[in-house]
Amino acid sequence: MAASAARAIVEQRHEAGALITEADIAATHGASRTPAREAMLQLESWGLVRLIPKKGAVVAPVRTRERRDLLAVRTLFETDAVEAVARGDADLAALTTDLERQLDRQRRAVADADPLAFAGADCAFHGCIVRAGGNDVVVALLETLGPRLARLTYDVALESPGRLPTLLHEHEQLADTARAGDAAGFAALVRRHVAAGHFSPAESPASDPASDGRRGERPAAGRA
Amino acid sequence: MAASAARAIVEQRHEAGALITEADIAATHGASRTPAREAMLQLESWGLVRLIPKKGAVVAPVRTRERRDLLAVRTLFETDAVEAVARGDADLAALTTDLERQLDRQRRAVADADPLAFAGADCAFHGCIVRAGGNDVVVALLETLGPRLARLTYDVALESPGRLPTLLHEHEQLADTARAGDAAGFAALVRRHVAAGHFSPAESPASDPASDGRRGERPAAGRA
DNA sequence: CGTGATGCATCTATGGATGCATCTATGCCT
DNA sequence: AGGCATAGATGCATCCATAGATGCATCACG
Repeated sequence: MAASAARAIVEQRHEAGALITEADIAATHGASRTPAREAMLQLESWGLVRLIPKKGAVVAPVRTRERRDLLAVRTLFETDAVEAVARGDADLAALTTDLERQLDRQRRAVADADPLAFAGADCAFHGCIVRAGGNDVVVALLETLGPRLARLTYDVALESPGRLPTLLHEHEQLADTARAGDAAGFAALVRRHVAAGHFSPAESPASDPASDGRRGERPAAGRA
Repeated sequence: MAASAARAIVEQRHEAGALITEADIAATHGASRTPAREAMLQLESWGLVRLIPKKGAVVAPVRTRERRDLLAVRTLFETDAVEAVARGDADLAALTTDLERQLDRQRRAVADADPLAFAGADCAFHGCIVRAGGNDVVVALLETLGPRLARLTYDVALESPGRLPTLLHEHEQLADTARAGDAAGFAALVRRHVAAGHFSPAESPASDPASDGRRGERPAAGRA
């Protein structure tokens, strides 16, 4: 139920700032308010909505600051995982087959021009790499970020479907570097991948209406 | 309410494997089952209990595998934050005063031989460093791990109170290195700090009764 | 006389409490 | 030993109280 409500937000069936009520969720699922309430709490823990006491849940806008931070975290996790691969602390065979499966999903999604499928495969792809690091806590943390990351990827896939083949190509390179355990090369690639995919000059953060106007004290987190 | 129940687990007022029921929490707080239910969900999201359908919540044991993973994540976050400090992307003055405040708390806790206070200050100390990285998502993730990390630290403080002065000294060194933005030095120190504090040879993982018997395929995650 | 502010009524949505059904485990009886 | 009954606990639905917001009517003032 929470997952279904999350999908509704990820797929932008609610616009940012919209108010969602327990009754809404309960009604669309034909259930009562108690499970709906649980779902709302989940949505908030996933960072998809902000709960306002006695008022409801507003779907959180995607701020460029948050986008930067989210992707920096994923990059951090991935890079750490590839370092584990480099140390030989990973099941290379499993990683290889998993990556290939997700690349196949992406190829199909590109062929079908299905941005939602691509976004799902993208998340799973990066999840594979993180999973190779073998740290269950990291994997669990990434899963809690999953819906938010899916939202970002879905946004990109929706707004610039022409970029999907490029993303796919970058993913293929990432997969090769990850399998090779080339941590430094992977870090450089993934940083370029993120910058090109989510922070292209075409949509400069300064002109992004969803941008938060907070002090620009701190540039991007993540490796130098 | 959830926080109070979490404290009860962190402070080991429930032993691992014990069954907690909604009615228990409701009764100890003089509330009804609805908020108690919420608290149970929080406890599960914090990884302190495992929810068993139609049965109750059992307080999760601390497995050495989980301990390793948790501390690896904290180390990863801290090291990344110190790299941000090295890049100059941090408010050094705030970091300095925050660290000093937490070190003071620790000194008082050592003087008072108060392991609980020390554990709290320890978590806050490491939290300061992570916060300096300026990534709000990382800070939020660390907060969700807070109770679990507090449990680990509290365990150490309880079982080896004689180690507290050593931990304090290591924290002072860590603070200096972090302020200096010496990422490599910090990484080395924090790794030794974690190994000495949580994986001392005195309590070898192999002989730890709480150890999980899973395949030892993958050594520690975290930097090589 | 018109305009804006203020106070009240109402309405909505949450937050909490409780009743009922279901499911599990345990203990007793045969 | 095996099956049945019972007790306990969750899971869900419904009900009650309350807080915040909104809209309207009224009143004060220019």
